[in-house]
Amino acid sequence: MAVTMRDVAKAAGVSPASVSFALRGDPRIKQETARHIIDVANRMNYSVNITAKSLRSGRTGVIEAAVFQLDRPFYAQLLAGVSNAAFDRGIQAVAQQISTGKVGHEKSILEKVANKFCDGVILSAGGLSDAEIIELSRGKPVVLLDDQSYQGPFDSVFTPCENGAEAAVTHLFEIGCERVGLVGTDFMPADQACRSMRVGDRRLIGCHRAFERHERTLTKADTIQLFDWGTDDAYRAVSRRIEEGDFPFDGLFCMTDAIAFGALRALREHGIGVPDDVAVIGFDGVREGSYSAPTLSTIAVDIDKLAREAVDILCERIEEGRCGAPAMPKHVTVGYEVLVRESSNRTR
Amino acid sequence: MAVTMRDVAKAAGVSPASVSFALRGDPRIKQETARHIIDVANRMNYSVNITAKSLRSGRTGVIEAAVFQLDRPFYAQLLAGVSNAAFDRGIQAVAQQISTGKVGHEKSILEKVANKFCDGVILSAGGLSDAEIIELSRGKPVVLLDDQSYQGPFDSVFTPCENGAEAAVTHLFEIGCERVGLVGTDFMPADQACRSMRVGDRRLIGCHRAFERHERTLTKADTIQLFDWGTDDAYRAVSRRIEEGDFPFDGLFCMTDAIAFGALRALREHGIGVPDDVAVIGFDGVREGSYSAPTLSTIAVDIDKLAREAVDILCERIEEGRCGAPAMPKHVTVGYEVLVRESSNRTR
DNA sequence: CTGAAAGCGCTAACAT
DNA sequence: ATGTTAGCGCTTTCAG
Repeated sequence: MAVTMRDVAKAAGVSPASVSFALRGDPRIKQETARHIIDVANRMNYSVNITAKSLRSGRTGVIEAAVFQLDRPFYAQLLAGVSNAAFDRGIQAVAQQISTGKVGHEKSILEKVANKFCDGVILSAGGLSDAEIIELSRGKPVVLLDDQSYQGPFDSVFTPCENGAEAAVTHLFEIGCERVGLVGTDFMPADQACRSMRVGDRRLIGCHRAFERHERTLTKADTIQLFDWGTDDAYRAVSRRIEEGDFPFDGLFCMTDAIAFGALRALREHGIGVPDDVAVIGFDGVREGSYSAPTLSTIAVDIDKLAREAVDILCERIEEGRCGAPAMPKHVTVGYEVLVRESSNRTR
Repeated sequence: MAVTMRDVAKAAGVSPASVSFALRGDPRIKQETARHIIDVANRMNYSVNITAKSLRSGRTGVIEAAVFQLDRPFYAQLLAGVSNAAFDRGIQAVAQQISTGKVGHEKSILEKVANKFCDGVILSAGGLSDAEIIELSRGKPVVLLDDQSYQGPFDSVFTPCENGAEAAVTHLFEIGCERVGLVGTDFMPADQACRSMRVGDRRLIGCHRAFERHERTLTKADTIQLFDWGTDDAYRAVSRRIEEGDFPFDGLFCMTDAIAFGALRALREHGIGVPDDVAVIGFDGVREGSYSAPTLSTIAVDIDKLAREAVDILCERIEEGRCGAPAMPKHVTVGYEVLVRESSNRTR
């Protein structure tokens, strides 16, 4: 068995309480005694049992970031950002994958840990409803990433969906694209999209705006739907469209960079030149975009800021000792930058 | 405050112990009563306090995988594998990043969580010494990934460094490369390399073997050193060599796929054709390799198997109630496959 | 300035 | 078949 505080107390000839105080630098213990206690503790290789500590104090000092897939670049980079932000605040962050590939497992996997051994959760909620989130979060603060019920009851951080998408499509028009295709969103009319708050739909709204401003109408024919937002899925979907001869586009806005990588490959395999035949722009700004061939133009969202904001808000709520949904939920949207690289670099 | 077991017991008119048993399906409780208790618990939205449970039982049901960077594809994919493997065994896995970009923080960050709120750790140890690992792991089982003290005192899983590297270089020779360069390893003579067990050195050993078998001698001039194994670093290093006119290679074996992506970009930007001028092969088999342009040949290691083995061994040790280094450490090396894609696809 | 003691919520002997 | 009870290791009043 590991060495406990009692052991240290005994060895140092003091009470467990004094050890506790000494170890955390409480001024109630005389400098000298504290020094001695710390010494003994070190010699004995003591370290506190975080489990016991948490049971008593109600805090673990750990926050968790839960996302669908650890191995998607955007999430991976976000998680790295969360880790760093947490580290800077002196707390621990761990990441958890909530999808197992099999559907319907999100809840079961979340249920077990998310709200128990950590003080709060940053959650990329995907398909969960408000009610489910409330139930899952049972009393612990939650910050959502791109919450589907925009301006809903939870604290959330958002990617700049509407504006970013608008900027992306505008960019394509500005470099001379006549026929812009959208990869990764289900078509719906602007007014209907405005009522949804799913990420894809919000990006679609931005596209609608850009189309309008350039006096065009966005129709279903301008979109390529995807099942999930994986690179494979995008590759297959774009390939299929090309092969079916249903690919009239000279510009492509992909809802994520991961999608764009799949599209790029499909284009390349079918001998379609990028950016000359088709200009491509993605969304996210993952690092991989500067290593693709051609390098990927993108709406680079400030992933680090996104992470920092999420951690900041979460820590604030934890301090407050929040339970349940906050009275005044915060909603933060981070900035973006139109990063023009090779995939859309063409002189008009 | 959250609802406790006591509350449920009171509401159900039984004792806390019965609730505990009922909830975990212990046969000691009559079917009917158990049913009722579970019902009440659900209605009250009860869920066990994992902290208290762990304090009592000494187990948390959580394992942790700690790696340097969450946002490197190889690690990301490994972590996803660990999550899935853990899920299949009914336990939780969380991932932790142990590097913050700043050096020397690995230990401090590990110290705080790794061995406390989880039952065991899968650790990509990097620069930690045996002694440090022992100290950090204080009593909890650890499984190392590519342990630097090969065949050392810890359970470990290994990537097939020597054989994989040998296969990679052999492949390059077989497609007709005359001058094979190695990116990402510090040169040392074969005998010296054999004494080191760092990943880079072990892969170098494989290279030595391949060179020998093809009656060539591997020298320092055949290697391109890197600071870390990042894509950026590789990009810069390869670019520099090309610009300095010190690039006589017609084949490149990159120690990781991430390195290869950087090399590919450097080559491309300098107008060097792949695979015709220079054939390139990486190591790892990350998914991104099938989306690069050209697609990346690689030594595809069985990442999923790696993850599963690590989880299996760890869980076994946890079952055993292991403390400290195991008496008979297990060392598992997973298989690989030479995946020939465009970057080395040339007809002799 | 330090020690004694009461729990945090749960589990598992031991009693009933 | 169920209830009682004694802790797990720590923090934190409250006494001394």
